[in-house]
Amino acid sequence: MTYGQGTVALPARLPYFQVMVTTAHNHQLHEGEALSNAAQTALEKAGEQWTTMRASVFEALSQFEKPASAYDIAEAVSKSQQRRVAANSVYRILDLFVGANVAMRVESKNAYIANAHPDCMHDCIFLVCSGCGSATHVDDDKISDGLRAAARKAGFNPVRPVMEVHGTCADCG
Amino acid sequence: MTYGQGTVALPARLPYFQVMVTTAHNHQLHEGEALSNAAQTALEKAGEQWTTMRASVFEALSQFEKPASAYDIAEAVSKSQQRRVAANSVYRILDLFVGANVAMRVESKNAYIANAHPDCMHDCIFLVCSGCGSATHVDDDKISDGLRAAARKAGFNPVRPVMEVHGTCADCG
DNA sequence: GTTGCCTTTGTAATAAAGTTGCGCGGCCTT
DNA sequence: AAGGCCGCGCAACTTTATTACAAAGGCAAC
Repeated sequence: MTYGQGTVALPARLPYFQVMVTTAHNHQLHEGEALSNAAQTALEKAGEQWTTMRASVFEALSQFEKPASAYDIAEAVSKSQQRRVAANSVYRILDLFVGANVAMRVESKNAYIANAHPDCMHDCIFLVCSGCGSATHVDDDKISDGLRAAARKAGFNPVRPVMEVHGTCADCG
Repeated sequence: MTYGQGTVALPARLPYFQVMVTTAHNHQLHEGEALSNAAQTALEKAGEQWTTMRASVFEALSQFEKPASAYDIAEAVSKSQQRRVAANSVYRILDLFVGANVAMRVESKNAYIANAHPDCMHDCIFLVCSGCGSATHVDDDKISDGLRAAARKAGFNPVRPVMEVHGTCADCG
């Protein structure tokens, strides 16, 4: 099934994502329906199905402007579907999303955000504001490469760097 | 009261901590009783008391070879004290420890480890092994500085970088 | 020395985050 | 039509974290 048919409503106000790229190269940036389409493509490329439920979860996730917990999403989807959606279903789907680079987990907040450029693989950096709770996504391959290199230097085989900076954003500063 | 009087037993086998320093400078490394003493000094320098309870929590924490959850510690202290010690007491003390650089939190594991060099302030890096669950502590000021700089470049005021690398250690590789 | 204050810990309840096992129903294949 | 796989529902449960308030102990002023 394709996104947009039947049950899944489009957002009234489009969600936005702040993305800054310090290493020079272009990302395909997505928002709104285009973002969902990109997510669908990415998920299917990973050999997974884009179901109504998954579309709803992604839709809910992408509407949050701050990292959302699985329970936040369960609640949002429950509301939009007029029925109770259990957290564990959401967890399953979020795990899938994270695996397919369609969503990312902010470890220090136990929360998730949609990936605005699922087509492009990066070790991502989150700037987590303690004032407003937002998490800005930044990429910097030089830093992530350095971190991986430091790990290898210590005899460690790096798989997934977690880089999150706690502090205050420009608005809350 | 001073640590070592009366109720708090010293470990039979001393705990160890793997610490690697890639940026060239020396740390004062501590283990066993010396570690506890260093922790006490650091905590008191932060204007906090070194109580029996806090000594016990630090003692328990430092005996774990992997990051320990607050509940792990509560259990260990309960055992060593022959009475039930509630998790929230442990949380309170761990928060204190983290604030005084006496312990550190591994965000992606919801767990804590003792800091083997509380006297020296660093943004720390954890190499978290998915095989054995251990977390090796590494320091690299170049990387953390880079991360802070990247945050500032994005208009963000960095306070605490979180750097954790998931992968496999030399033994589990 | 007893009164009052401040800090620390205890107790209990509750919230938030994450997991497990099992079963149903749809859909594809044979 | 039968068998198998996948996605999801449902319920129960575990683990992690927080809150509010009471009790206990040390220290200082009176």
